[in-house]
Amino acid sequence: MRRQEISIEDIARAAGVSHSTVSRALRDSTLISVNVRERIQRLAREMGYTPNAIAQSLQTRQTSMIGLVVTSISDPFWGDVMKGVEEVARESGFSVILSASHNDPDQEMMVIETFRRRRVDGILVAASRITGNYKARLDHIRIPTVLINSQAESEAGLLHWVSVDDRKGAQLAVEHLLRLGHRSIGYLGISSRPRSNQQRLLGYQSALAAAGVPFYEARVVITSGDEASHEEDVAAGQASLPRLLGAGVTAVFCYNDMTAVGVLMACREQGIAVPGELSVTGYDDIRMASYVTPPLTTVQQPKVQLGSLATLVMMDLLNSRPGRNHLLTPTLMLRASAAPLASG
Amino acid sequence: MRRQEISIEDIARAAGVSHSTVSRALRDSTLISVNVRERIQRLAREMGYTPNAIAQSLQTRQTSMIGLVVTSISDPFWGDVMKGVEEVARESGFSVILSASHNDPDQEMMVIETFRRRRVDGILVAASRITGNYKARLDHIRIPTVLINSQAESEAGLLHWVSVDDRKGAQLAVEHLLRLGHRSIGYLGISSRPRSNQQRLLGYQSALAAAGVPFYEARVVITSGDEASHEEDVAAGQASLPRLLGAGVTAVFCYNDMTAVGVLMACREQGIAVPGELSVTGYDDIRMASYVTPPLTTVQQPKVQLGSLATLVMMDLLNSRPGRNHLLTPTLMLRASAAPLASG
DNA sequence: ATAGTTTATGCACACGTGTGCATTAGCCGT
DNA sequence: ACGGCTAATGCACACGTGTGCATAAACTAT
Repeated sequence: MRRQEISIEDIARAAGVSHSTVSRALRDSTLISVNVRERIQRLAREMGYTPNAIAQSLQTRQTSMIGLVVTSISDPFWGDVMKGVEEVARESGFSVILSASHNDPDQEMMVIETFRRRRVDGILVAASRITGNYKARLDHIRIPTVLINSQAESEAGLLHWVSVDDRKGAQLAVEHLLRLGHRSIGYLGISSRPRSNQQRLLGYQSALAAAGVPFYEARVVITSGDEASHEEDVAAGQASLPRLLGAGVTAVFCYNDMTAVGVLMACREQGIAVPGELSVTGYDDIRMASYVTPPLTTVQQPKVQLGSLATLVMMDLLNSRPGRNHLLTPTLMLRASAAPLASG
Repeated sequence: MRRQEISIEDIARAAGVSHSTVSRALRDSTLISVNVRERIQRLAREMGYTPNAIAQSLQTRQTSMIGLVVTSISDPFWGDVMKGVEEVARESGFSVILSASHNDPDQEMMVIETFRRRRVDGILVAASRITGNYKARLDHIRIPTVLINSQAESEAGLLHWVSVDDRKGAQLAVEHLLRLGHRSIGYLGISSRPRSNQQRLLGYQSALAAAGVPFYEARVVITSGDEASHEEDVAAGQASLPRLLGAGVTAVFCYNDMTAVGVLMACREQGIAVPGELSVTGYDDIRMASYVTPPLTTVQQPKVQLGSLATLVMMDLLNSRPGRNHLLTPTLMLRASAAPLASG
């Protein structure tokens, strides 16, 4: 049953040369005469030789693999990011090992430990929840790391990040609502992603401040949770609507598209017209945002680019080029879920 | 810059023993006396030792990695499947290498070749497009393989599959439409997934036949394409509506949820009420199906289970247990997009 | 006390590949 | 013809770990 792959040793035997010669011939070394080189390459092809990447990795001390940790594999947002990562990685001759952290710092560290055991050349971490004490350990691991949509400083110089400007994104959305005439705007947040939630809240506040609109604590509703799953997000949106309406808002900025969808559903149940009676904005611009009713006005994050850029930064690091951090700018997608404030 | 991981050799030096002793001590071999064992394990912990999985793989000839090929990484359907795969793999101590085939047989073979080079223990292939000539090569590779939602016979006995019964699923949906009183039912298909499209068409036909409803070629619209992307699917749905209406259908069975969404969008543009004037069913039950308007009546495929079960079969194969093929049964999800035929 | 047995450890090889260095063969110039 | 140089190849070691076998030490039984 045990399969028996053929090795350069086998080829060497068949060609009557040493394994070193075969190794060099297959790598097209000019040390080997042209005819021998071609003969060996032909032989290798005929014998169906496939290089053993494991042995190569042991020798060269690099695996050409990068590890990717993601909070949730089935999340459409991370799906796009993963797509960007895989594309660039493959073009550069790298393979991607994938694992999920389920938004749990402990699992995240366990995954990273597995990656370390497998000697990946680099690690990409999406939405890391690494905090103080963990960061020291991560720094100690000494593997080039790029964080996606989460930032951290590095003492060792091998921690980098690529993010979308959350504060700016929230600002764009809220400014839009203000332009539409809304003055009583709610913020619907999620505590399971503390950093981005905080940033978006800041963006919300600064947009209000810039427009001279006072900030009211009552208009901010933050739902707790830990999974960071869609179900949780939708439920949060649905559950929060009453409190927002109680605060008298005419528009609501939602932490992401799924919470916005939750709001839409709750509105439909309660017969509240969107955007007639309530304007709603989402965040992320996942595909679903275009297809719900009404289509969501939302903040688009360059998701695929987030993944591909992070991987490009990783490639820089692996080729001992300096790694740059990148703060990408989000774009406002105008659709139908936000409309001018009905007069009166 | 080159990081220097510590090895069992280093521990051996520090403990004044041979590397063999360390190797055995770390694996808790009873050959090593208890106190030495504990001393070495403590030392390893203190020195921050992480076993080198590459060296282990070279020695033991197994990598504890499985390769996963998927047509599209950002597809919500495959996202769920990937989730199931990763969960079971991780619980079993395996890591997953991920790659995309973009629905292209050549790329699919290239990915598999990479997996072979990396000496993965097993390969999972989602929606394989492997045909005759390729299958011989795949068989020749001699790596345990499990196909997900695509079937193929194996001569060598290491090709297995886990699928959802497409024919049955289509039958369920069409039977439902028939029960609702519809007699003129359209079939909206996609040629980029020939096998499942064919199966669903058969299910559609047999449901009609069982109900004594004649089959009309004009009610079948099959759109071509090769990417198998969402955009393509939605566009296919939108573009096909006129032809279906021209054929006088009162209900339409769509190949998947995205084409159904395309139909919904086209209907909205043209002011056709769903389900009032046209009943629509989807297929897959991706998350979006619950959130569009109206929520889609659709055929649910057990997506996560598809991935986890395929991985369990793989684990059987890797432990030299016999691998079983599985044909899962889909479930009809009743929502609002299909309704009784309006009388008159 | 000695032979036999058990227990604990090290030696040496294997896994498959890459590469510095030595060696051999072939060639050129005087 | 002979020394020096280049070209082509093999030897031997390295990467880090696991394991069969030999060996040494300690213990048991007579």
